[in-house]
Amino acid sequence: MPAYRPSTPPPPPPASARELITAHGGRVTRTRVAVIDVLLGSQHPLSHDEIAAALDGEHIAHDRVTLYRALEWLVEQGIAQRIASGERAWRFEIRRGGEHRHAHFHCERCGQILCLEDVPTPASAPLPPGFAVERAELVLHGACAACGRHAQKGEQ
Amino acid sequence: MPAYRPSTPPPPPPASARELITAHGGRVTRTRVAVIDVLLGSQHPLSHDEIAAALDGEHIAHDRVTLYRALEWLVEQGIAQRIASGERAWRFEIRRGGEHRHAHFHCERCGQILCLEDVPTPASAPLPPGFAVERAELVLHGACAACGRHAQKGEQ
DNA sequence: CAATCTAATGCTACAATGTTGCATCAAAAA
DNA sequence: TTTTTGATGCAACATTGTAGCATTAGATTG
Repeated sequence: MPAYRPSTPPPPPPASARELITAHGGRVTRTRVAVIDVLLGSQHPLSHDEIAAALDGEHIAHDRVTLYRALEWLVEQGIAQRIASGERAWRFEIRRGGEHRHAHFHCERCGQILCLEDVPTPASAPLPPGFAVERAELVLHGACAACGRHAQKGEQ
Repeated sequence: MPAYRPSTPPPPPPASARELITAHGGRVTRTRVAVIDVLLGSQHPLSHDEIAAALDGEHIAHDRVTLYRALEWLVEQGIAQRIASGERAWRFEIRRGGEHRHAHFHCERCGQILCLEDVPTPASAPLPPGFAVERAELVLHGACAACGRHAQKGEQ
């Protein structure tokens, strides 16, 4: 599923997995490279499970725990970010273009997540004194086009 | 922890647990009443665990599964709503004052959730054709006043 | 009030999603 | 090549939530 971006220019091409890892002082390992490649190749955030399936599809051996730890490291290093997307499992996406943070759409019928590249997450809000916002998550829940059509048919 | 509302008037007093339950055609049971009372008494969303602890504190016997089911029912009936608040567990809060939907602040140091009564969740956004938004969740992550102070001390 | 009906409970077992500990391996450095 | 230690891979465990099903008790009826 592609990201929906009605007008903005495409983001800059991301660095290679190897570059990303060494730039952060990490070791270049099979699982890390494969995970980054999978995330780079996806236009929407992926769950641990979906990433594991992608690795299986490419016949890249991997351990469940190692995969969790690779993802954890990517988030720690700021290479990827975690999204709490309505379902119980986290989803992960590569951070593209610096501090850019967009909202997400979650289809409650089919579970898909779509990046809303042109909907920014609000960076500030009236907060009590002393509170500091570091990041924001905005998730819109509803029905995607395909699921909306199905529902209409069913309701007639 | 109270909600932060710099200017708005207080919300209308909510109905009693008994009223809420019977109005939705449900049976008035010990766990349902207790859960609603706990949620009504809290100014911020509570996790299953926190609710269970509150019931324990009042020596109200309850079953783990029954508690999950009571919460599920409250959400189904629109009496309460679920929030995916950064941690792995759902949090629940009573829906006060009709369709009002506010943002939440999540302190990543101490885990607390604060209701931002005066920060509305955006209800619309530029979406692909056919997509329909039913609800939105906005969570700001960062450090609350207390945790921010601790961090400063530690950094000196 | 007693009898009835069935929603809701309270068990047990299970499922999904992560996490911890630790011996071993291999990526990078010397 | 050898050394160092970050990262892996395995087993066990923890947390959070669900499913199945016999039993209980809230509401209704007589």
